[in-house]
Amino acid sequence: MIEDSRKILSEHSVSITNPRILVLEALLEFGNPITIDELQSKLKGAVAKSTLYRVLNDLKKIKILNEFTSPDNSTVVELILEDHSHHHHLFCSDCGEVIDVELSEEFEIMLNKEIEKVQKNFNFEITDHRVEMFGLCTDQCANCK
Amino acid sequence: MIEDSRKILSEHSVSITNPRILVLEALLEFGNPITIDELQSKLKGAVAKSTLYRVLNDLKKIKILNEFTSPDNSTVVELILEDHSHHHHLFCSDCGEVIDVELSEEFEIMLNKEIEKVQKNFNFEITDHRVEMFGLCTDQCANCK
DNA sequence: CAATAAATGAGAATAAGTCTCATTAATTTT
DNA sequence: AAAATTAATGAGACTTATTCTCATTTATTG
Repeated sequence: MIEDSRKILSEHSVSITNPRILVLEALLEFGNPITIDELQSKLKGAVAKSTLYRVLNDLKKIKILNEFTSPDNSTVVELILEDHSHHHHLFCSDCGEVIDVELSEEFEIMLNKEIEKVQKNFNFEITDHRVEMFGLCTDQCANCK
Repeated sequence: MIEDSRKILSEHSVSITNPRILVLEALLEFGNPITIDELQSKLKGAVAKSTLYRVLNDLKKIKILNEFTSPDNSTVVELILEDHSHHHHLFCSDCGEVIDVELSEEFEIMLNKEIEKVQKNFNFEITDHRVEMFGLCTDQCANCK
């Protein structure tokens, strides 16, 4: 796992430091989108707060970290490595969990067509998009009972 | 316009006060999603900061205001009155403008089917969704030259 | 392995949003 | 319509997430 982290860093020509390894490992281990709060508690103070934010910004710069805001306004962060395919997010309004969801091929094709239309209508160059779903995990989600 | 604001407030049995009228008018006049910063400057200090946030929360409580975060992390707010149909958002990464877009009927139907599937697969009750698009207005947008 | 450049930690600074509380305005009662 | 009651406001203090500063430590390069 440490090796994965080192590899990721060197592949992006970013210097290999302890805080960066620790943050990457925590993200790799968790595997899912995670709030900064949760990430901080996973790190148990091993990385200074200022450094944590700096490392996250570094990862954003090399485009392997995605950052977004959950409906309850916490910042959520997620690794996007090569093997991480196009997906969207499902938020539980109760426990705050964020889950990756892949939607069907046909849907994505249709969405791209819509995007094409919007580009033309609004004279925009659309570079990215996002589909978010909000609701309640009706049972057995990791954090709700 | 003042009359519209008064009507909106009384229809939702919320007491009619000056700050509420001013905020509603600013939102009605602007007509589009607007950042808190922009809203504050439109109000030119006519409403105290604390009051502005309180009024926005009041409007959220009566479900006529939608709040979300733009990709550059500013809070954006938008009125949703009865005549305001289901729509999504297009963000300009350059000037920060937020534009309402309606997508085709067929697309929405297909999206609902996807949502159905996700509900089943993840044992979720999905209550809301959102499609966001990011890009650059290639010319003539209100704020970019 | 020394020299240089970059990253870190600790805490100060900033800024968005909330809270407090004395004052003011709206609503209800009479 | 005025008095009594209740709710909303303004001003600024407070909180909290994020960024910044700068002296120290750690990587990288020659």
